[in-house]
Amino acid sequence: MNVFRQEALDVLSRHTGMEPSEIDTVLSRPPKPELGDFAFPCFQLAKDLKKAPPQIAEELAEKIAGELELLTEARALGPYLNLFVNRQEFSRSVLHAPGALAEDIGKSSEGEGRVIAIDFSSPNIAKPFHVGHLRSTIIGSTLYRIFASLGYECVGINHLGDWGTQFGKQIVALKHWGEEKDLEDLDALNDLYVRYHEEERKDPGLADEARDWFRRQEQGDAEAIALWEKIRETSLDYFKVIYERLSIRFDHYTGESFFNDKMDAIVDRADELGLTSVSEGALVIDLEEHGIDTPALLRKADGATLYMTRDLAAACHRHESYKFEKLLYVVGTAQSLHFRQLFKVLELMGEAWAGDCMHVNFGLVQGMSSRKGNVIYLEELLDEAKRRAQEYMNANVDKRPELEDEEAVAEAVGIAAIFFSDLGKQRIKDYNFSWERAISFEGDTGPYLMNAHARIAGIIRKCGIELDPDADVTLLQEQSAHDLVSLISRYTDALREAARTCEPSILAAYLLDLARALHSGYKELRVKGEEKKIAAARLLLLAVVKNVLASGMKILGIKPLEKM
RNA sequence: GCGCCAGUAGCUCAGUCGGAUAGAGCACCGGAUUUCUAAUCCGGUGGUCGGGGGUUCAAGUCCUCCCUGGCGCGCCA
Repeated sequence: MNVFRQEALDVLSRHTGMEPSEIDTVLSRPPKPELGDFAFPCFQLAKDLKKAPPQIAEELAEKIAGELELLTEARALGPYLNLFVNRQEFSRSVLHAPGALAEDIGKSSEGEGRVIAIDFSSPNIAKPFHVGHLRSTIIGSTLYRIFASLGYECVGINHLGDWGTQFGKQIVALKHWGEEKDLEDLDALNDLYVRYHEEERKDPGLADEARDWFRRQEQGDAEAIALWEKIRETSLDYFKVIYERLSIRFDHYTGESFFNDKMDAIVDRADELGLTSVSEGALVIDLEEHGIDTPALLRKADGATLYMTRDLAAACHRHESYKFEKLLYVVGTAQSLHFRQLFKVLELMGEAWAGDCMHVNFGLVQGMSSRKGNVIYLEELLDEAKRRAQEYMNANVDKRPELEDEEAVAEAVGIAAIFFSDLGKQRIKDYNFSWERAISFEGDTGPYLMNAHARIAGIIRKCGIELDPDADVTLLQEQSAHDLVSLISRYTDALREAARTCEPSILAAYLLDLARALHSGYKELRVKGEEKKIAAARLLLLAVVKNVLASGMKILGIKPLEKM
């Protein structure tokens, strides 16, 4: 779109006296594609010229008409001057662009040499993965792939909750009600943890016992460490199976425990800077004069460290190790106070990069209790999604091609549905979990995208002609074809905007638009049996659409299948 | 109580740096398949954009007050 937009900026600049950069900020897109490719609102000029906007639009349209090359028409529509690109040239520039059929379509190098560190997923050890942990995992891994597609070097960090008072509780539960073999059984460990909380209500003394175990653990007590290691290993094995199923990988599994020996140094530095004080026996940093009325706690009264201490050490370590341009924390919005404190303390400690840290927050998932009142485990959700996908496939067995591996397709469709239901809305929104909504296959869903992709794959297989990258695409006349070309040209913009705002839903919405445009134009843009040159042009268009869909879907964590 | 966030169609959500008649999906009603995947498409019903006030040529969007909901507010993470 660049050269076309540039011409619009130039020609408008010549006739309005406005700077091209100024025009760039107001030049938008008409609400409907058939109204043109660029829209120039004439309101601002109306003020200076003391003329009615529609009149200005008319006059500009006349003046500009003779000077267009890549643009083909300037049409006044009320207070707007709408510009139309030359569709032949436009189609050529988009569909014959180098890389239009390459796997890395949409990629850019603007992030080259710049590092984005992303802390995501970060589940707590010794607890099963439930639906509530899914959002950070899905959003974080998607942001990773979005930034990577723009050329950034990404560092994915799983900051496992593998250190803290909860291990004291876990060990207390094990000592009182468990046995040796429970150490290798995550379900047993979870039951023990649940039981601990029940018992603690009856006997608050257990909490002291738990704190003491964690204190021992921090001091390197052999028994405490041995138990902790075993529990950690059991959990990690389990998590890795889940991540494998979701095709998610991390560059580092540096959990909280990794920073155990780096904690004293951080606390000492804060001390030396005179930031700390003792309050009710605990070591704190008062932040009241910085607009945060809750102090940050660095040490409990018994000397043990807290979440804050470990996050401070982690942030500094990450900065040294990765030299990041941005450090993203993909963590629920419930923890925003913690991150405000964390970033403020880093700033007070003189870390100039504190401003490069960002809490990429997301809303709460509510109502994930099953009928029994237990949380829904991720495996349960994935299995149910797969089961429903299989059911759907069985019901439509006569309307789809034969598949080599039905089960793999059902699995991919199920995961696509789940991922998309999360990525399709702004991350800030809270939502109530519902099976219906989380696993839906029709309309604005992951499977809808998959279907668009698979339909094009079907055309390529069956249309009877070979794909020609040099096909004469100036023959594409239909509005639907132009809509698709226009959407293709905006793919990188969508990635860029999604990265700028750390908002995967922007990419999801873009892909829905593309898939919808494909489905709408599907009948009109028939390939098989059409006149040879027309067929070749359409096939190339569809192949590029498929390529963009595949690229974007992979970024969202959705498998682009050839058949479904 | 204080702080942060959210409120758009019956439901779930879009809505670009303030700009054209506020758009999708689900649900509901009516259509479309001798032809490349009907997990699809086309049409219809459905809106005081939570409420009041303000700024502006122009407000769903910005400011302000209020209402409702969610979350958070020292030794959990």
